[in-house]
Amino acid sequence: MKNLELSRIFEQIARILKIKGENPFKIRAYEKITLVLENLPIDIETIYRQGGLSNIPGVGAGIAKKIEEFLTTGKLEYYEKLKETIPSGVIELLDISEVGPKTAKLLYEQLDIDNIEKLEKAVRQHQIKDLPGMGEKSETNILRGIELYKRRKERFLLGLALPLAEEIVENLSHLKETNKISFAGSLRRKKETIGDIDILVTSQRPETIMKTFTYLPQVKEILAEGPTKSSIIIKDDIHVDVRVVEPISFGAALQYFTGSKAHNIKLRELALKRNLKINEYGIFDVKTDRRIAGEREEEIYQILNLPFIPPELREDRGEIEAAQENKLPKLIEYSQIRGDLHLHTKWSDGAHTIRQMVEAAKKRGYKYIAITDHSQSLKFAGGLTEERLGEQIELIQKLNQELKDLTILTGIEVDIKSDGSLDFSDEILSKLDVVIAAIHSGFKQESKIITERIVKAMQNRFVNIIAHPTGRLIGYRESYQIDINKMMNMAEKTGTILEINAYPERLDLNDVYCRMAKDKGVQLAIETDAHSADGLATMDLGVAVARRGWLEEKDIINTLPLDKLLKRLKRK
DNA sequence: GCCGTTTTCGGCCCGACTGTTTTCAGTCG
Repeated sequence: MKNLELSRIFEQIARILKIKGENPFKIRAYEKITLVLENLPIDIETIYRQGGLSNIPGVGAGIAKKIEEFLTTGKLEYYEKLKETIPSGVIELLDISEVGPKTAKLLYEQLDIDNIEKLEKAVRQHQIKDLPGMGEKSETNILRGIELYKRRKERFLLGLALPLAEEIVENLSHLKETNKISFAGSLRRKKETIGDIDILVTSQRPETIMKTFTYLPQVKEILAEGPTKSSIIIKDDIHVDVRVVEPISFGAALQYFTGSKAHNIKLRELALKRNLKINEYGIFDVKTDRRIAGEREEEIYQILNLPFIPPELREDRGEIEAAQENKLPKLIEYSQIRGDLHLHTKWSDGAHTIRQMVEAAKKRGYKYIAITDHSQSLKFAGGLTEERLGEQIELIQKLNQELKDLTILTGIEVDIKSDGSLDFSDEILSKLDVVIAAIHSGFKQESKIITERIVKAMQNRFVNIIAHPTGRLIGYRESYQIDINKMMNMAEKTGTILEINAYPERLDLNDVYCRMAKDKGVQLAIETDAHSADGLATMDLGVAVARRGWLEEKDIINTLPLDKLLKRLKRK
């Protein structure tokens, strides 16, 4: 799939045009197509072959031609020429906070600075403070920007940032000056990774909130402190922004700070067509400047004649258009999950016993779980031999006799070996309720081979589910070179279920692929892959991914009651 | 560069904070 590759090229074009001081709206057009391509649940080559490029929002004649050129020749002349005009190191300067396009251009033209090392040297030698618009403060700020850049890790996992945000919200919510409080931004949209934490507070006394915030024990550094908006750095170099508005503006501010930027722009354009103006304080009549609403978030959508759009959908992936036609999906709810079908225990590499996992599942109100330890060839993970698996099945049968409200299903996470064969015979697999097949080796095989492995596994009639289908680990490992289209088509054909692995580093399938699966008529299972009792709690991250992927209750098999689930699993 | 039940040309989201300014540009989200 060339979607991401093309997206990166357009992103670079936008950055170069910014430094060159091009028409900002032209730049916006390139930034828009960058996001659109990133979020497109269909292979761009497929769309091109079907002649549908012009149906993609943000693609006009100019960009369509460029996409075509890249897909047919593998190159883009416009981009190649553009790259020659600005050294790549100058573009990288934009990654330093405090340095924007104007500053980058100034530094390059006046002092011939074309990489970050040169910038640091120039600042330390006090060369930049005499440039127009620069001063002493600019020096310290740019140095801090470089420092942060060097220390910067990738974006933060949702599973890591969420508890930190909840802690700060908890701290501030105790103040008597705090009226309402919520986190917003990508965290509220439940994006898989978070750039920073945004918190919104309503209060009649913003100055008290600001003071308390900047004095929180978590604070490592204060980046900015204004009367209604402050910014700090906490551990792991995570940025936290707090914004205070009056109670009457809470809904508008929440909507505004939740974003995404692209969603908000589209919403505001929609408002302008009706002579309405939206900002973080409310929704106003353009002519009279009269305030129409803003206390509740729902009002913003209502006034535009739209149903409420859940935060997880606000990415400008067609949700506003769907809302206009009243065709928003009825998203799966966190409470609709009835069980977890991918769990490990002490029998292989898990930390807890089957009984302990049962207790954890009961606390979550589950009706069933499947025990799916590793299979024999995964020696380092204590994979079960045929004999051990037999013993486990017996134990589970015994346990089920004493259990009342919850049923344990027998299962295995069977390894798909390098040659595409499975780690157990059909005879053994046929005895189990749930067979999950997964790849744990040969990640670097070329696309054709690794795709063939998975396709072959799906054709085995005892395999119910494919675990972590793309194999990516966020921030650590790219996905395997698997042909997603082929995999999904085969899943559809064989009725194989694809997993949404809720492990914080995995979230695999991701939101975009979830939507692709739904469009192809493939069902999914949200599973934690928990290796301990605590691990069951990550289910919520998996549900968040599903919601971001527009999935509904009917798309997810572990929303089914037990009898229907067993019927669905049976393909034997 | 895109886009159109006010437009095929003339628009294109909106505001806070900072620092270097004498009223505003740059950056950020």
